[in-house]
Amino acid sequence: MSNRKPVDTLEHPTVEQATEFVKTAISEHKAVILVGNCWVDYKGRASSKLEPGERIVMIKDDGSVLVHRPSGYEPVNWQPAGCMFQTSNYEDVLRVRAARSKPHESVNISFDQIFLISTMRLIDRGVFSLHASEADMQKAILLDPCLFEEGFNPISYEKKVEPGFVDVYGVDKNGKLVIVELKRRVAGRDAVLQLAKYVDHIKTVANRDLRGVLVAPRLAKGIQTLLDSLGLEFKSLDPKKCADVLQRSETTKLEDFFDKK
Amino acid sequence: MSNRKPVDTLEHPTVEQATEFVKTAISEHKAVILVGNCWVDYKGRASSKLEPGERIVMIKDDGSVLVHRPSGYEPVNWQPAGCMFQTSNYEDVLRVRAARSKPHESVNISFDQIFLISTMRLIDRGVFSLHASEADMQKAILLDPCLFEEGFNPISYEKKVEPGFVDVYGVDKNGKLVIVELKRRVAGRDAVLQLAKYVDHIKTVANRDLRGVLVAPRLAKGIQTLLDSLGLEFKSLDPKKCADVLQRSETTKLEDFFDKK
DNA sequence: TGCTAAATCTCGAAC
DNA sequence: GTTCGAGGTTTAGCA
Repeated sequence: MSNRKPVDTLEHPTVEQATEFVKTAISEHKAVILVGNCWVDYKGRASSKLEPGERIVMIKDDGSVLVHRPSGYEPVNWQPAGCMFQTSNYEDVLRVRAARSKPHESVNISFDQIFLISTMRLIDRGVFSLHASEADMQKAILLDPCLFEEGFNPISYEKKVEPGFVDVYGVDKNGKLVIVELKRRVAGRDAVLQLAKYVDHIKTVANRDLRGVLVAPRLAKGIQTLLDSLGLEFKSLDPKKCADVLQRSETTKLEDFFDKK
Repeated sequence: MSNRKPVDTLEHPTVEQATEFVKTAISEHKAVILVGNCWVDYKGRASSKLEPGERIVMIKDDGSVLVHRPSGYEPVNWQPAGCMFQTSNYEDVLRVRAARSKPHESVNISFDQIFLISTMRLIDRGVFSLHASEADMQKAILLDPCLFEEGFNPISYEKKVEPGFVDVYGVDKNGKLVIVELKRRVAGRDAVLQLAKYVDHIKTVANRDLRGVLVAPRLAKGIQTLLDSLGLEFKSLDPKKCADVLQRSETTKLEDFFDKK
């Protein structure tokens, strides 16, 4: 655990204190949380007015702004990333103006009372994967080879070959060697060329015929011809399906566990 | 300004302290802000995994949950209002599980380090109006009576009559008296009856024929027949149109100002 | 850069 | 309750 202190907080600051806090944080691209009594005006694609009340305002390090009421999933007012900010203290009211062009619009937030202000520099390099990561897709195919093809029999995965690592390889129902390249998202030219490299390499090393199959949710436009010309195949696989298989396998394992008890 | 302290904050609490804070807050339907290092799993309509990183988590008093990364307008994980919560401290990890049925889904948030926790009970009765308030619609009609009807001539607004206040009244192009009732949203039975009251009252007092017109974005289903039976009219008026007129009038005024200089 | 389609869309109103 | 449509929708993929 690190000793750095990523968060600076003031409880019940004066408007003056808060203004300085916000100004500094925005200039340093830090995130800000403000809790207090405020009112909001918006003009742009539409226009709106929010009468005074106690809310939570977040300003993120990319210049996006969110005004949250105490209830509701959605922010009542907001501004997407890339805003220009003007922060001022006029007659004991903290005013933050977040504006952007394209489209031309701005949000004005005015605080006359601040319960909490916190500024922070957060470090977040964590990968977010929806449905399933590429690793999960691999796991799912190993767990249930039918996801790939009926009669498929996986031999190995992450196998080191000269140009890199082959995601999955095995033999099909006819005993033919299969090289599988996985992609979590739409497979483009790069994915095809990567697979081609592996197939070419293994063909020369193993000196036998084999299939190269690209597996992804779908193929990018115009890539099918490239694939055809290289003698490679494509098979569609939905990451959601993989996630389902993994979940089912966890459940099954759990059931096994309870059965054994 | 009140003396109540709506916000309780701990900086760099232990996981144990934070767990108690969260449990109490949720049971009391208070809002919570958590800042720290966390990872998140979601399963439901889809499934997702978020690897560890420093984020801001908001739990609102209606049981909605938002996980925000330091960048980006949208939450990376969330749960709409009405969740059931399970909060626990297991091996020095604060775990918050927010689940709902219909659809059946849950978000698991795990913190191993907490920079800031804040619980709060916020009071927010402020009205939010998109485009224009009822007062704005009134102002817009007075400014540009054509919004209501060609040849309309407003005489007064917020005029006190026995049952209450008439939003706008004036004379039409034929010299006939017009009573206008404004609604910012879909006009229902109540709006019609309110208008009817005013019309009836003024008919008896003024002893002359007049028109009663309901003005709103649109009429609720099945209300037209009621309106007809009472001899009243409906005119559609979009709050957005009113907002445009008001904005244009401000611009015009500004131009006048600069012209005069 | 602008357009089109999907989203754990959310949210509200009508049936 | 379910379905349908709008939203300051946003966001990602393609031309």
